[in-house]
Amino acid sequence: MIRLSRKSDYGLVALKALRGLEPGDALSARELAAQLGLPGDMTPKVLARLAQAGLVESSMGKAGGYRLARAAGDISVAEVVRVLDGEPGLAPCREGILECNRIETCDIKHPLDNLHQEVMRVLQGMSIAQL
Amino acid sequence: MIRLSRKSDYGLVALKALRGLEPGDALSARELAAQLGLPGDMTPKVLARLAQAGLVESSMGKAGGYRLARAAGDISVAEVVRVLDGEPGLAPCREGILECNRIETCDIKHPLDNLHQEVMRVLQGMSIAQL
DNA sequence: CCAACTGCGACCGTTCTAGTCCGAGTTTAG
DNA sequence: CTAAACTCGGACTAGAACGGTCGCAGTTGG
Repeated sequence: MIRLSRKSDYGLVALKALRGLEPGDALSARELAAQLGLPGDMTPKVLARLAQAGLVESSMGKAGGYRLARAAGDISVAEVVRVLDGEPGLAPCREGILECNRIETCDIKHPLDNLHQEVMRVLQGMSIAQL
Repeated sequence: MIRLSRKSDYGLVALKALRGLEPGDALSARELAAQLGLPGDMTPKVLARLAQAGLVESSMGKAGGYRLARAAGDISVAEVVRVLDGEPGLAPCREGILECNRIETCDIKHPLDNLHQEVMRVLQGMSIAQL
C-alpha cells in the first residue's frame, strides 16, 4: 500500500540519470544499468515502456540510447508511476466480479475516491527535476 | 500502487458499520459479514487484528461481538491501513538485500520520503467518521 | 451443561510481480 | 556490403504476497 513497485523505482532513478544529459547525447540501457546498479535485463524493459509512453526518446543503431523527450520539470512522478505500474485505482472493487455490497455502489467508495485524488495530486506535484 | 488491499477495504467498511452503534451494543463478525457482503471467514480475521491494535473492543461469549474502542472521529484511515496492511514504506529498498546504488543511500530516497509523508498526511487527515 | 461467540494459528490455491531469455528489426562504422 | 551495437517486443519461469478456508481452544450467557 502506497508502495512503488520496483519498476517505478527503477524508472524514476533512470529518468533522474537521464536528465542533465547534453541535447545530442543518449545513454544506452546497458550503460544506465551498470551505472545505477539495476538488474541487467530489467532496464531495457522499463525504458521501452517509458519510450512508448512518450516520456523518453530512443535512437536505434550502434550509438543509440535513450534521452528525455521533455524537460525534466514537465515529467511528473504521477505520470511515471502510471506508465510503469498501470492506472492505480484505490480499491480492487472494479473487476465486476464482486459487487461489494448491493447497497448502492459501496458506501465508502466516494470518500475513498476523494482520498485517491488527493494522493494523485501530491504525486502530480512532484517532477523529475525535483528528485 | 496507491492501492488498498481488500483487508483494508473490508476493515474500513466494517468500522463504518460499527460506528453509529449504541454504547452497550456489539455486532458479531458473522452479522457484519452478512450485512456487508464480505467473505464469511475473512471478517473475524480483520476484526481480530483491529481488536489487538486497540481500534475496536471485543466481548466474548454468547452475546459477544465488536464495537468501536474510540470515537469514529478519532480513528484515522491511515491507522486502519497501517494495522491491516502493515507499515507502508514507499520503495522496497530497505530489506538490506539490495543496496540500490552505492552512491550515498539512493539519490531519490529523500524526496520520495517527503512524498510518502505527504501521502500519509492525507490518509491521516481522514477519519472513519468522514466515510 | 449447552449454545454461541471470539481468538488464534495453520493451511492451500491463486494471482501478481520481478526477473530472464530469445528472436527480430535498425542504424552506424568500416 | 558486412558486421557490430543497439533497441524492440513477446514469451516464459520462479517466487512472493494475498485472499480465503478450516479447525480447535477459550469464554460467556442461558
